Amino acid sequence: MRTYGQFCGIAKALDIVGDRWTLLIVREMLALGPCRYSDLRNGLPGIATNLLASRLKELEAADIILREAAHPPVASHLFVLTERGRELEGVLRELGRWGMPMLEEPGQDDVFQAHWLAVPAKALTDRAPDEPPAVVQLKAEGVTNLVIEMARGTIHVHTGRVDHPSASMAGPPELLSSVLAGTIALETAQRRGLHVTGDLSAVERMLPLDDEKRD
Amino acid sequence: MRTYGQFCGIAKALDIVGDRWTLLIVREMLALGPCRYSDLRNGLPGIATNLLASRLKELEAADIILREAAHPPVASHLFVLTERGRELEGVLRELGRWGMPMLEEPGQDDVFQAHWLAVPAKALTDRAPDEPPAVVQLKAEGVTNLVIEMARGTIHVHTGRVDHPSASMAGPPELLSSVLAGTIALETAQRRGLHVTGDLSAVERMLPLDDEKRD
DNA sequence: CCGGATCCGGGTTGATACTG
DNA sequence: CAGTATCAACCCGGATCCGG
Repeated sequence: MRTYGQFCGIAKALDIVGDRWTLLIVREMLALGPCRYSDLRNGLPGIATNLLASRLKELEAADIILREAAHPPVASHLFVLTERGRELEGVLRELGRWGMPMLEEPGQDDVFQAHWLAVPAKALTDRAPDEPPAVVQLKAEGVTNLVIEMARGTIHVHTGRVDHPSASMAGPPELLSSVLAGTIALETAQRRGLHVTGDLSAVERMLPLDDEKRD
Repeated sequence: MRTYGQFCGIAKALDIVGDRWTLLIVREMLALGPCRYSDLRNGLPGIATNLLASRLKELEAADIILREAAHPPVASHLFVLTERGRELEGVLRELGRWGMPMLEEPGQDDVFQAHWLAVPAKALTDRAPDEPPAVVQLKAEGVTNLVIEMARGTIHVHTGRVDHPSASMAGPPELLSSVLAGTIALETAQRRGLHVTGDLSAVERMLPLDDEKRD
């Protein structure tokens, strides 16, 4: 492994997670939870299979992920983040926040997958722990849907759909991204084509407060 | 430029700053302020000069730095971070925090430079805005010294030495790093060989609070 | 189909030398 | 001082193949 050879926390971190694709692999596992090899490959369009295999080995050696025998019915094994791996969420949150301004326009030939919204969404906190649990369904055009669940002050995210959500948001990726990141207000997004149905207060409860929006 | 082609803030950020050396160049400019080409090269031991030149061009194109004509007396020109560049501080802070546990042992052949402590130090806040300004001098073994100035609630860091600091800390890099990051308590560090002289309260005023130490 | 391993062409990096 | 030029080595991406 190539290192910078500097006695500096930033350099040490980049020694481990600074290689191409590495942080995106961690993003996948933060967004999806335990992943099969092919889940990862699907979430990382363009990665070479040998690179994915080699990165997974390096991440395992660095104690960021581990390989877990899957429960009998289905797959052979799963890749899971360790505690040390989950601690990278702060890095990814800051990177995502910094990169958000570049998502304002729809993106020419970019691929979009709904679960990538999970990282900004997980950075949120449900500030109304006393309110009853609520579920918001996200539908981006042409991709898997996303479910955001709030209960007891925390937020949990997963892909898929749910039968009776408290509220639903549907629209183009850039509007969903910007709203979840707090870059634009909900009303603005609605005016630009975001469709919100159901309990509006459940959605508002989920969005960043003003002082969480740095950009 | 090679991009991931994903409509995702994290991927967009990595498209720009994910290349090898790029974030370390930003670290240098955050720590040192405006830099000459050779300041950067000195702070990045091991970088190839052509790589440095090419990264600087890319950073300039991405509006992260700009090239500024220097004031008459000395250099030809300086590299300065733009606002957009300074906004990367959050990313570097999180990376440094995550990498800190790897600095616990002195590091075999690693190079150390005092100004690398500036990034963790800048992440601090002076929580005693009403107290008089204070200056802490840092002396790591065998390298340039560092000055941390507190006044009116904020902290400012630069290299060099000052004549009459409020307090002084001297010792091996790993102790200084850990203390500034809040990984170990000041007393522990003193017991392990950190020398603190002068006004102890000035030093304590500068260290992370318990709830700022995540690790 | 899943989870890779192998091979190959081309782009990127790094070391050194050299120049205005 | 601030780079450019050159070149070898390595890394990356794409395709192919292979054992469960």
